[in-house]
This record gives sequence, C-alpha cells and structure tokens, in this order.
Amino acid sequence: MIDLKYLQKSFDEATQKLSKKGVDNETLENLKQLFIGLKEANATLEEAKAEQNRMSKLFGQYKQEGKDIGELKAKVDANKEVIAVLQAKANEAEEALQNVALAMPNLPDERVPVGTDEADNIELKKVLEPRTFDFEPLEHWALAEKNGWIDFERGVKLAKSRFSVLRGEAARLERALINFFLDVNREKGFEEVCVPYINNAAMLQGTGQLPKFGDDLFKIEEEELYLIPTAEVPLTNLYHDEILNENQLPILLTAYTPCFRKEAGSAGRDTRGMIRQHQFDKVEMVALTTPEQSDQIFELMVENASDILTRLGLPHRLVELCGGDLGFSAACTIDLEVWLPGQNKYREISSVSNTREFQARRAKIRFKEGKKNTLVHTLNGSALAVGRTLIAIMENYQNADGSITIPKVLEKYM
RNA sequence: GGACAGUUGGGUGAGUUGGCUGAAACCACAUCCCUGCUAAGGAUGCGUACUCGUAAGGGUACCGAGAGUUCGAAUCUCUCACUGUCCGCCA
Repeated sequence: MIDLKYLQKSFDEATQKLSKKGVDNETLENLKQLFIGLKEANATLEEAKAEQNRMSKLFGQYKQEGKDIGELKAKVDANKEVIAVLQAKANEAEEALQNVALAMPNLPDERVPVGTDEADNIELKKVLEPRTFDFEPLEHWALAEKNGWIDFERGVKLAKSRFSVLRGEAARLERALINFFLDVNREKGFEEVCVPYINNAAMLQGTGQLPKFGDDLFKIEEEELYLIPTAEVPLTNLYHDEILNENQLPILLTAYTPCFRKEAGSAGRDTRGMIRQHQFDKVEMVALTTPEQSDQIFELMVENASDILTRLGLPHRLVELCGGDLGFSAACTIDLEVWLPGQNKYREISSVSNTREFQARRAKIRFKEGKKNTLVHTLNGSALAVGRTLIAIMENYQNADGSITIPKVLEKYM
C-alpha cells in the first residue's frame, strides 16, 4: 500500500510518479479526499468517545458517593446515540478508503523509464553469445516430442489445458535444476525454507495479489485459502505482522515451490508448449532489508539469477522494466530473459523486484530502529523459473539429431 | 470427525464477585550507576496502531476475531477461528 500521509503531503510528486504506472490524477485526488475524510470522521468520533469515557467514570463515582445519576444517565444515553451515528460514518469512510487504497499500485522509483509496455523496456546488458547452429534449431515442444520428455496430452487429461507431464530424463532434469538452484542460492547466503503451498487471504493481501488480482488465483472452495502463485507470498509473509530486530536484517530466504496461476487474461498466449502453465516449479529468493540495504540486495539478487544462467551456459539479457510494464507491487524490476534459439527470441525466465515498503505496509513487517518501528523493504526474484530453464536447456543444448546434451554443471545432479 | 481445556504485551504469566488494569510480577532488552573480575548488585525506561501538538504532553482503539448485554467489559452472553490433550483416522 502506498503511504497515504505522503500522498496528502506531496500530492503533486505522487501524481507525477504514479502517472508512470498509468494512474490518473482523478483517482489519486479521490484517494486523497477519502483519506482526509476518514481523518475528520475519526476526529469527531474520538472526541465524542472521550466525552463518553469521562462521563462513564463520573457515573461510577456518583454511584459510590450515592449521588443522583438520573441527569447524567440521560446525557450519557444521548451521547451514545451520537456515537453510533459517528461510528457508522467513520466505518463507511474507512471501508471506502481501503477499497481504493488497496487497489493503488506502488510508486515507481525515479530510475524507472517512462513507457506503456514491453516495447519500452530498456536492455541493460547481454550475457553470453548465443551459439550458432549448423542446422535449423527446433522449438522445445518439437524436441520434447522427439525425446519423449513432455506429455502434453496426458497433462490435459489429468487436469485441464495448460497442464503437462514431464517424463523420464525431463523429470530428472527438473529435479536436478531445483537442487542446483537451491544450492547456488544457499552459497550466496539465502536460507533454504520449505513452506505451505496454500496460504490464507491475509497473506495474499500482504504481498498484493488480493484484493485486486483474485481472478488469477486458484481458490480452495469453501475456505479462504489459495494455492500460491509464487513462493514470494509465503516467504515474504513469513514475518507478517512482526517487529524484527535491526540486527536480524537483512533476511535472505529461498524456497522451491510449485506455483499456481489461472492465467486469466492470457487466453491465446503461448498455448503451445510449456512456457505458460497453470502449474509450474520455481525457486524463489526473497529478502527483507532495511531501507539502506535494499538497493545493494537488489543488485545481489539480479547478479545471482544472472550467475545461475551463466553457470548453465545459457545466453541471456537483463532488462529494466518501464513504468507501464511494472507489476502492481514493484517500485522497480529487472527481468532476466533467456535466449531461446527455437523461438529465436529472448523470453522472461526471472524477474527481480524491489517493492520498497509497499508490501511491508500491507503485511505489517517492521523492524526496531532505535525506539522507532520502521517498515522493512521487501524484495523478491526468481532464481529461477524451473520449467522455463528446462525449455532453455532443451533449445540451447539441442543437437542435429534432436538429442539434448545435459549442461556440465548439472551432471552431478542427474 | 468426537470429548474436554485454553487463547492476555518480545517471552513466562497475574488479573474472570464488570469501573482504581493497557494491563501486576518475573525474564529478556536499552541506558545509567556501583563493584571489580568473569560472575553478580542497584536505578530508570521498555506494547501496537491511528490521531492532536513545534515540543512537553494529550486523545481514541486494541487482552484470538466478530457481534451482544451495560453508563462502563480482558472480565458476562453468543458465533467463529486457532492451539493443546485424549479418542478415531491417516502419509
């Protein structure tokens, strides 16, 4: 959630920043008014309550002293009705504010380029030269069929479209990648954790998936529980509503989890192959830091994801997302895109974001800074998306006969 | 799933004949003092959120969540959630 006090105080600056994300002035003006309205409503309500408390105290005194309480009771009863009305107004104001505030995206950082979509993102650098083929490289689904690695039909039979089954070497490679990723992350100082794949609504609101993006989540019927769309949710919310000690920070976490997404709004995109699935494996990094540490940790996370790709010998590039392509919670994001020779283009394989205090405010994660409680910064990034890495290996390591070479670093994991 | 018990501040844990308790005590933590030597003694401070105020200092709310009774509830009533123990079931 954005800082409403900041919005009120520095309204012009906030509108200018949020215009990068396509939020118009009117929406922000409305939010500001709702905030001011709530404060006013609360002020009058609290005044009435204070009066009520004073009279209640007197009430007890009078009774003890045996004084007549008839007049006081009349006053108190009258005030009670006033409070009920004011309370209703305040509740209404609160709800109206929350509805708008929780749907407001994070402020982008200064350095985020202006732009509306993918096309306006800025390439920062390329790592590793794509190899040249002396034959026409195939796309991963063709390779999958040749090698019997992915069973798309049976995946659909078991569940529905956008589900698939990995078989034999592919299944082993998937597992090898998970272990490899976790090991590298652990080397870099991330604590490995194993978390629930089902989280409750409060957690999803904490990281920003709810209330606005519930359509993209698989919900458990009859319960306020959801399959996680990313390990970012349980990892970040591990410290939901907690106050940490400054010396605990930074907290670096990594976890392997499957991820579940409805992919609402992606109808028709990447329908062929395994790029976009309802269920996919991912190893995620999450960091909780002080505001001072977060830029440095952000770099660490980007470099780590890039390092993993380099160790796998996968050509990739780093892309700074423009305002329009930035996620809801992110203040800045660098995507890592891996080269897919079969598709002849770079495709997203990791996304590292700094949400600053946006999620921390929602999830109430603070740390003691002297006597003060300060919101932490939360960061998240994939290291890496496992299925897409598998695809990248298939396409980059394919041979003329359709066979696939296993990258050296993975040999000991197979 | 059945039976009983519980849910208080960072921790342990008082408080359940409704007002003097936002909450004792102890521990932990912070600052200071004493002492001198590795183990202790003393003082003070120490929940969260919002809000008013330059500040000092006020106000409101919160004792699992929600609703109710009452002038007034951590304390009474109801609903729900969670935890523990026993039983059943099970990887």
